[in-house]
Parts: sequence; structure tokens; C-alpha cells
Amino acid sequence: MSDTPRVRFAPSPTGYLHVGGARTALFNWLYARHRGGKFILRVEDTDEARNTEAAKEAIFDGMKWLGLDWDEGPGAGGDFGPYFQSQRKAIYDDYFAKLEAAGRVYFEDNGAARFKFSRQPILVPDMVCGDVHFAATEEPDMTIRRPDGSYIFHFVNVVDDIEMKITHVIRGEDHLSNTWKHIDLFHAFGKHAPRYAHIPLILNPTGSKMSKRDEGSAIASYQEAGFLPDAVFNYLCMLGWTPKAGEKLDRATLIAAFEPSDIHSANARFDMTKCTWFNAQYLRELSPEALFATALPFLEAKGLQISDHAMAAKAVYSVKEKVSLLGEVPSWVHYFFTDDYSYEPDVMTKLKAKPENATLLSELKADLGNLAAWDEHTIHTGIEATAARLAVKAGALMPLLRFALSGQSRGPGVATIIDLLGKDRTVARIERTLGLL
RNA sequence: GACCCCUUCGUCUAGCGGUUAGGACACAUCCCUUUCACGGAUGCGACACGGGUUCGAGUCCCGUAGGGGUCGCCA
Repeated sequence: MSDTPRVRFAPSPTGYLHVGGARTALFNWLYARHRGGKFILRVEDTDEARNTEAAKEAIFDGMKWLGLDWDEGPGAGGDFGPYFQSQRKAIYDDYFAKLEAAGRVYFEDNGAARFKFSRQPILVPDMVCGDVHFAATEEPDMTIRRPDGSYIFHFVNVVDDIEMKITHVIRGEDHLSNTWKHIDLFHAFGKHAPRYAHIPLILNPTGSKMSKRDEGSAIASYQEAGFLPDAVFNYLCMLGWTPKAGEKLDRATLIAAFEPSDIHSANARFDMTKCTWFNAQYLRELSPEALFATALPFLEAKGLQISDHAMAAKAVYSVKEKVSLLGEVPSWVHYFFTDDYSYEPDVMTKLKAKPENATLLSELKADLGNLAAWDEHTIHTGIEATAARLAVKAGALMPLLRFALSGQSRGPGVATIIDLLGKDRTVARIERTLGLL
């Protein structure tokens, strides 16, 4: 047997890339990278009625987003193309003729062709499930070609796996029950079946199969919500596989550790909360520059006017540990980018609750306006000095400043906000707030 | 209905005959703290059930129940 495995992901472009498919692709990719083999993308578009161009693009986009690059397939070339099944009819005709010659095909009255099962017990050796035995079947022979001459999944799948020299088939466990049919076909062609690894299904939180309705089922939705590809990649790995090295692991480590026989055979439920936790972890590892670059599209999507990128980058970085998703960033920093910020109802109530708040803010405005230097330390010291002069605790002044400058009850450190705002805007914002009290 | 896979805290899981059944997420409490977070500490919390095998079973076997899947001229 060849030392370099050839594995494939064979999606059907009838919908968006869903999380189950993505993880199947991911495990195949990991295996190819782990063993130094080839990862092939083959588009199973034999069902003309259900294929769409948009679905095809969505699958490619999703895989690229996750970093699952393919060595052979659409856009990547390869010696075993074409990689669209819709373009391989001549090959299928050829194989069909072989089957016919072997006396394993017969036709229905309407022209549909069926493959005559061997009716022998068939063993499916599986790297995940172990040896799975299927007794000689009583199922009707399976249809492999439609009356219009187009071929059915089971047939083209096997033919292409032969033609593309696939050595390992890693796919969802929903295929396990049909695998004996594929092996029967391989044998009919006089070929050995590839090695199989049927991976567990991803279930929704309720425990049934993930469907379009379920949160997190579409890979594109992660991109939209502000997940980082590495985080989703990492989380998806942990659904059905537990490397000894731990949970949060980078790609190189995952590749090095991947072993199909370590994959569990029990289905796993999807947990968006934990997926989000992974994302928060990855977010915190981003450099200020990288964080800003990835967050910028989300800020712009919310209509924030970002003119000063240096300041914006610092603002985003200041809330790094407060967010789990990039989509949450705008709500934490929007007030940095408009002087027409609004006040949370709660905030205004608190500001108006005590008459002396206005006095305190006036004093702060004056003192801050007189600061000689402008950095977090100086600002912090300045506020403490004001507190001392007014015989109040600095801790009493901080919330007032936060409320006045941001209109928010939560956010980065007050000195950080002031530093980023600059002296002029700080003074102006306190004035603006005083005018509303 | 037949066949296939599966069954440890709420969730993801460690465990591969002898463990106080461990970790992560979530949750709760405390610490840190100008807020919110982060971080740290502690707590809560599981071997589906019934039979075997064994000196000893979460670990092996059988059964039951439950969950998932497949039986398409979908993939």
C-alpha cells in the first residue's frame, strides 16, 4: 500500500457548507497533512436539479475561510480530473460497461439500471467503529443509473474513488450503513475498497441531527458573527476527537496529533457557548494590529466612521478581553468615533441622582484641562489629585467620568478612555454632559 | 418494520479490571478591581438499567431501555 494517503472531501453543491461537512473536510485535511498525503476536493454534482452555483461558491468559500486548502480539485488542478462529477460522464459510461460485461447490471422497464448485489455477507473494517458485519442483504438491488443516463451517488462515488486512487475514506457515520454496497461495487470492479473511517455526527443541543434551522449550522454564519477561523477549526476538532495534548491547540499540533483511530464513535452535541469560548481565547492572542485588522470590517459594517486608525486600533485593543466575538466589538467602542454619543438610560439616571455630580464633573473638567502631560499614568494621578482636593474617593469620580465621556456604564479603564479621547474631546464631552444635567 | 452505530457531570470528554471517577465549557461563591471583563481559588455535578464473568467492573460479555443513523431513479 502506498505510503502517501489520498483522501477527499466530496460535497454536493446543493446548499451552504454546514458544520458537519466542514468537520468531515477538516478531518480529511488533517489526515492528509499529518501523513503528507493529498487532500482532494471533488464536487459531486450529479443531481442537476438541485445543484446551484451559489452553493458551490459557498462551499469553496467556507473551506478557504477555515484554511482547508486542497491539493487537487477545482482551481488546484491535479492528474485525476475533472473534479466535477458532472464532467466525468465518459468515465462512468466506461465503468458501467465493465459492470454490464460482468453481468452485474440489469434494467428496469423504464430504462433505469440496477446493480446486482453479490448477496454475500460483507465486512466493513472501520478505523473508528471497528469491524462492522453486514449479513447477506435482502434489500432490493440498488439503482445506479437513471433512465436519462445520469448516474447515482453510490456508483459515481465508488468509480471516482477508484479513478482518483483514494486510499482512505473519512466521512460521516450516516454513510456507514451503505458502505457495504460500496464495497460490493469495488469488488465487482475487481478492486480493493479503501480504508474507511466513519466519524460521528454533530447533533444540535437537542440531540438530533443539525439542520439549517440550528444555530451554527452554516459555516458562513461564523464568519458573519465574528469568529476567527482558527477558533472554529479548533472547536470542530474537539467534537469527536480528544488529542492527549489538550483542548486549545494550534494547527501544527493538531496535524501532528491527528490519528483517525482516536476519533470517537459516539455522536456529539454542538455547544455554541464553548465554541464562543474558544473564539475568545484566540481573540486574546491577537496582536493589536491583527485584532484591529480583523475587527475593522465589523466596525465599518456598523457605520462607524474610522478616520484615526491608530486611535481606533487602541480603542479596539482596550476591549479585547471584554468580547468573545468580533461582532461584539462595535457596541463596546462606538462612542470613540462620534461626539454625538448617546447615554444609556441607567447612566443618565445615575448622573442626575445626586446634585453634587455636576460640581464634581466641573472640577474634573478644570483639572484635566490643566494637565501638563497626557498619558494614562498622568491622567490617573490627576484624577486622584482632584479626588484628594475635593475630599472624595477616586473611586467615586471614576464612574462619573465614565458616564460623562462614554454614556456607558461599562468599558475600558477610565484613564484609557480619557487618554484615547485626548484633552479637547474629554473637556468637550464633560461640558456636553454638564449641559444635560 | 429490518439493519447499523452509540450510551461517564447540563455539554464536550479522560478512563483502556483495583481511581477519593480527572479536565474543559456552563453555573454558583470568593479574591482581584473605578465598571465590565480577564485572571486566580473554591464549589456544584456523571458511570442509563438489569443480569452475568471476576477476589474485584465505569472498564469485559449478554439482555433491556434510550438516542442517532441507514434502508431513494438525494448526496
